[in-house]
Amino acid sequence: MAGQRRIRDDLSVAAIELFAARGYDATTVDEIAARAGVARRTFFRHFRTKEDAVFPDHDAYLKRIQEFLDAADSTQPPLDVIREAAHLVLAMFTDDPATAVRRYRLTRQVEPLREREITASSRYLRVFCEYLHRRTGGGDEARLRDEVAAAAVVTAHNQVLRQWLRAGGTGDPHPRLDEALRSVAAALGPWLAGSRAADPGTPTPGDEVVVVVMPRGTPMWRVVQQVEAATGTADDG
Amino acid sequence: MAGQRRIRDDLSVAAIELFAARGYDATTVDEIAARAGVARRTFFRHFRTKEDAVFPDHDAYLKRIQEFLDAADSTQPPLDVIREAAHLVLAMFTDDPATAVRRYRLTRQVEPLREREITASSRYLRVFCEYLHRRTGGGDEARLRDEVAAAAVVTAHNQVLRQWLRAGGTGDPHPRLDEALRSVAAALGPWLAGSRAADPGTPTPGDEVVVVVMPRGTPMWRVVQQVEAATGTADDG
DNA sequence: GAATGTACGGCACTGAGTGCCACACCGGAA
DNA sequence: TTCCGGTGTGGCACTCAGTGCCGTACATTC
Repeated sequence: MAGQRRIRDDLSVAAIELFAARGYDATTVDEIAARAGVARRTFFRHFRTKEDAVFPDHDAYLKRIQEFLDAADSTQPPLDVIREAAHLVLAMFTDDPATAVRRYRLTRQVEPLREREITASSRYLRVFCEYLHRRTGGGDEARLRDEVAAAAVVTAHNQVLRQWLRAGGTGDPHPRLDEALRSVAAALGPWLAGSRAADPGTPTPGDEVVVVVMPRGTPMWRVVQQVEAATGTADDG
Repeated sequence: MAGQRRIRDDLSVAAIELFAARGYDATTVDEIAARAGVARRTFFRHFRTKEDAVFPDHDAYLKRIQEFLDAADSTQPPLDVIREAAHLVLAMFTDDPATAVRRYRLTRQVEPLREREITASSRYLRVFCEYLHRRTGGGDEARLRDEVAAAAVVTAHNQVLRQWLRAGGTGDPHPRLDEALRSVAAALGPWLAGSRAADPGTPTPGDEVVVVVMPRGTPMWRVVQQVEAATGTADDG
C-alpha cells in the first residue's frame, strides 16, 4: 500500500498543527484523526500513543543508527565511530529544519513531549554505550568509561542541536558539532586510553614529568584541581 | 496531620507490592487504594500518576539537592560541589537498601517506570548543570563543558548505583562512587579549567605555566593528547 | 459553640488506549 | 470470472487513568 505512509504523515502533521494551535491537552485523538481524514482507531494503528505522533520516525532513526554501528569499520577508534554516529543523528534533524524547529517549539512547551524526547535521547545513549562496550572488550572495569564517553558525545550532540533549534534551524550545525566532539574527544581520549594503560602497574611517582597550563591570577583551588587532575591523585573532600 | 505521611507510605508500599505480584498493567489504582485502606480519590491526592507511587519522595529528594547546591560553599571548585551532591543522591538510595532494590527490580521489568526513572535522572542532571553554569559565569561558551561535566558526574553516579542495586544492595557503594568521580574529575578537570582559561581574553602563551604528568616511556601521541587536553588546543581528527 | 481550614470519600465525567468484528481492497490460484 | 488469504481500515464497546465537584469529618482557633 502506498497510502500507509501517507496516512501516517498526515496524522503526524495534523497532530503537530493541532497541538501547536490548541495545546496538547486540549487536543483529542478524535480531532487529530478527523483532521487527517481517518478514523480514531486508525490513529492508534499508526502510533502507540498520542505523543508518538510528534516523533513519527524515531524508531526508524534509531534502527538506522544501530545498523550504522553494526556495519562500522572495526579498525577505527570506537570513539570516532560514535562521533560519526552523532553526526548522523544530527543530520536527521537538519534534513528537515522546518519540521525539526516546529517539533522543538512544541516540546519546549509540553511536558509529556519533553519527557518523551529525553527517553528517546536515552535510547541513542544506550546504543552508543553498547557499541563502545562491544568494542572495548566488555570488561566491567571499562563500563564506567564507556558510559561517560557515550554520555559526553550525546550531550555534545544535544547541546549543538538545541542551540541550532533555538536559533530557528538556520545555518549548518555540523561544523559546530564537529568542534564540540573534537573538544570532548580531546578531553576524554587520554582518559580512555590512559585507563587502559594505567591498569597494568601503577607508575611510580618518581618516574613522572609534570606539565600544566594556567593563566596568571588563577585561584589556588583551580591550580590544585589542575594538578590533581593531571596526576590523578585528588585527595580532597 | 500525622496520618498524611502514613497514608502516602501505605499507598506506595501497596503499589510496589501489587506491581511486583500481579504486574504493573494488571494492577489498577482501585486495587492499590483498597489495599492501603483508602478511597481511589485519595490516591490521586497523594500521587499525580500511577507511576509516581513507586517514587514517592523523588520531589523531596530533588528539592534537597537543590537546597544543598544553593547553600554550597562558593569557594569550593564547582565540580567538587557537584561530586558531593552526587554522593548525597546516592545516600538517598543507600539509606534504605531494601526499598531501593525492590524498586530497581520493578523498574527493570516495567517500561513506564524505566522511562520515569530516566526523566527523574535528567532532572538531577539539569539541576547540576544549572549549578555549574551559575558558577562558571553563564558564558555560552562554557555551556558545553558544564553540560558534559554534569552528564559525566550523573553517569558515574548511575553506573555505581546500578552496579550496587544489581548486587542486591549489599555493601557500601560510596567508596566506589568516590573513586569513579575522582577518575571522571581527573579526566575533565584540565578540560574544564582549560576552557575557562581560554575564555576571558585569550591568554598569551607566554603568560602560562604548563604542568603535565606522564610516566616514563609514554608514547609521544599520548603526550600530545595530554597537552592538547590541558591546553584545549586539540587540532586533530 | 461557631467559624475556618484541611484531608478524605463518593460521584460523575473526559479521554487515552485496547479488543473484537466487519468490511474493503489487492494479489494470486483455479 | 470466481474464490481465496492477507492486510489495512472503520466502528463499537470496554477498561481504566486522571480530574472536577461537592459533601463530610475532624482539628484548630477565636
